[in-house]
Amino acid sequence: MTKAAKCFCMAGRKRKTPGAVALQPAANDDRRGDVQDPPAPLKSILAQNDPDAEVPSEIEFSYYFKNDRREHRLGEDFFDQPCIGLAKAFLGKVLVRRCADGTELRGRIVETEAYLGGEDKASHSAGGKRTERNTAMYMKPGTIYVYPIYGVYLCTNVSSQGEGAAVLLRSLEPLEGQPLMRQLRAARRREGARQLKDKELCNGPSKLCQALNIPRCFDRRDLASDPEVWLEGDPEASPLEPRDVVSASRIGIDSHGEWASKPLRFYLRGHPCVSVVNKEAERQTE
DNA sequence: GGTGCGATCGCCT
DNA sequence: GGCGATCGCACCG
Repeated sequence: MTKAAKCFCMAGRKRKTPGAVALQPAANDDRRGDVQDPPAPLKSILAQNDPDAEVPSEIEFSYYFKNDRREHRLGEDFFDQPCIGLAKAFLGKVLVRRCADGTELRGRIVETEAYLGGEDKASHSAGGKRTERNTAMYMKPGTIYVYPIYGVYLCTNVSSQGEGAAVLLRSLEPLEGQPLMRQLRAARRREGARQLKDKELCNGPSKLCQALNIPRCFDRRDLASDPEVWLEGDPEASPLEPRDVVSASRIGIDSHGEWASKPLRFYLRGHPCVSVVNKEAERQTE
């Protein structure tokens, strides 16, 4: 793990917010009991989110610290920047999902991709194409674009400056609400499957949608003002240096010619939650 | 650890 | 009618 990645994980421990558990094997071992129960359907998981019910300690702490953290919510000015800049600026920021009963799930963004629209042939908005599905890409910066893929999964983007430009959120480091994230992920896996490690909860664009319970109907919501999903800065995170950020080719767009190889994916060097490591790109930007 | 493959359905042509 | 900004699992070393 690089200095920067270490720094992020350490920051979680130092702050002593129990939700920000560092990605330690020991922490995972402590939670082995969680998966003994068969995966419950989504509905019943959400029904378990009852304010009167017994809640994991980290969620209680989430309530305790909630007001402090709210001050760090990022407003519309933050999102109003060019696509590539926004994709890099997202790294280290914290995505928050507030569930119906007030429990909050938090994850630090560690991997993004820029989709520029217009000339970018890999973008859903390539050539200025506008459809019912991709409307959110043309809405004001900070608007969420949630779309289904492969029939069974969802991906979340955030619109930026530029016609049809948006940033795909690819991976998060789970900071708070891991037990609920694990339940939400387990609901889609086969019964008896092994327990997911913390670093596996949100290390992919569709995994993070599942783990944070982001549904299709969140499409076109405004990250700057929505009461159920927003972005926070982390005041204790060290500023990123250029070498902390790896620029690599995007994932899963091989059929788009020259645009497939452009370095429009950005991730935190050495971070364990990155979905696909590109060693060649890391060598080039060392 | 890495690689290969099948599932599955909404969206667009 | 074809394809996809993915994922989980089996298999191999």
